[in-house]
Amino acid sequence: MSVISPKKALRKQQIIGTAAGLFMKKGFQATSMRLLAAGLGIEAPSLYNHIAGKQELLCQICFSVGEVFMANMDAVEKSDLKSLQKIEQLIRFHIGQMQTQYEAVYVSNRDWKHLQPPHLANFLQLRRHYEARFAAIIEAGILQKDISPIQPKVAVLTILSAIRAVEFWHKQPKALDAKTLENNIVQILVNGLRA
Amino acid sequence: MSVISPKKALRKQQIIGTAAGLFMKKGFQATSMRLLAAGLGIEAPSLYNHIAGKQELLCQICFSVGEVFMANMDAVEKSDLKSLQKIEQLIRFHIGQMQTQYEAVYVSNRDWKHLQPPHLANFLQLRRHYEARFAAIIEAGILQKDISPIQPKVAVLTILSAIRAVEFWHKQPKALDAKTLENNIVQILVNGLRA
DNA sequence: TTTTTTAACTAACACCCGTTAGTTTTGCGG
DNA sequence: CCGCAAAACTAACGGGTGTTAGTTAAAAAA
Repeated sequence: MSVISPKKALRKQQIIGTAAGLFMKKGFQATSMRLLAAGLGIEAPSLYNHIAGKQELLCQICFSVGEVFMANMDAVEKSDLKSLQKIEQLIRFHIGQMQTQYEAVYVSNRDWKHLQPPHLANFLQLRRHYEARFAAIIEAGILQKDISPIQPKVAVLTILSAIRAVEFWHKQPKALDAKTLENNIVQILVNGLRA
Repeated sequence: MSVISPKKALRKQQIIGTAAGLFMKKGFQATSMRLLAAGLGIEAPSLYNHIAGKQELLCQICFSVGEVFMANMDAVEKSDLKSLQKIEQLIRFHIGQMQTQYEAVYVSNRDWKHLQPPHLANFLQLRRHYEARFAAIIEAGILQKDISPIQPKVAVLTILSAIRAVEFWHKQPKALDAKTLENNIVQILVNGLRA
């Protein structure tokens, strides 16, 4: 009997990945465990050998995404960039994640509302904390006259919402290349903040 | 026997309004006809004396919202404002609608994906048409050197996404007044476009 | 090879879904 | 006040939901 079982964990990640794809395409509520199982080539009850239930799938997706963004926030805060450059870096990271981890980020953005207590409260706290740190950077930029006067909270919400424009691009990726999309969004938001 | 029956139509609007509120709070899929009926103080089958089914509710919400925005686009296009002023007017109208018709606009923004054919295709066409007209205004602004060079399509999607920041505000309206919120969002987006 | 654990399977439960059929109550027009 | 249509009701259908119990096949450990 092995102490850990990397193979089991791998299968679990495979299930979570397939779930993320289906949640993204059909929504959390509209994705049944039977459909998920079919996507993996097994029967629905077999899923319960690997996961506790549907809620755990959503939990894993939402919190793993949240932690990635938190870790990036740590790195950006520690850097010695100017405020506006920090903002730019945060925006570019968001857009990059939307492009490389699209399914998980999309589901986390939309379906976190279906988290059950206490996970819902934990997730909201995580996000509020993230937004507060984001707003603090903007506030510092305003004090240093790099950013024009504005309610930091509103600026954060506007930026985070604007980034979801990548969702639309992801459905027709051939229209223009990823880097142009990123640069255009950054251009609007960073110029929009600049004093 | 009256030719029309305004009272019946009124009850129907009442049902649609209650549905919009529930769809907004819980999502289209997670809102059952029994829950909707309970919200109106009646039993679920009674709803079918007024509406054809759950789909019609979503249809009415999505298309009534769409038509309002289309009508505003007509008015803005006909005006003799400069491009950037037209953009500003469109943004302010969006934000205003998000504040006064919050439930319907929110549901239309998120739950249109659950429209069934052929309504889904019609809705997508309506929205693509709207976005194309929006992009044309931006393109004109670029040619007149009022707007800095950018992919018009990306600018439109960024703006429309950014406006959804109002959703977050709507959950804690006391934090700051509606007009400040509107002005701050406009400030970021319009300055972000300006040449 | 034998034993044990992992991960698949089938059957089923209790519940909720949108909707239809048929019936009773309500309320307005004549 | 009568009659009729509008709108409520109850009962029920067929189907889908997440999940559990119990069992068998496959794979790993001994």
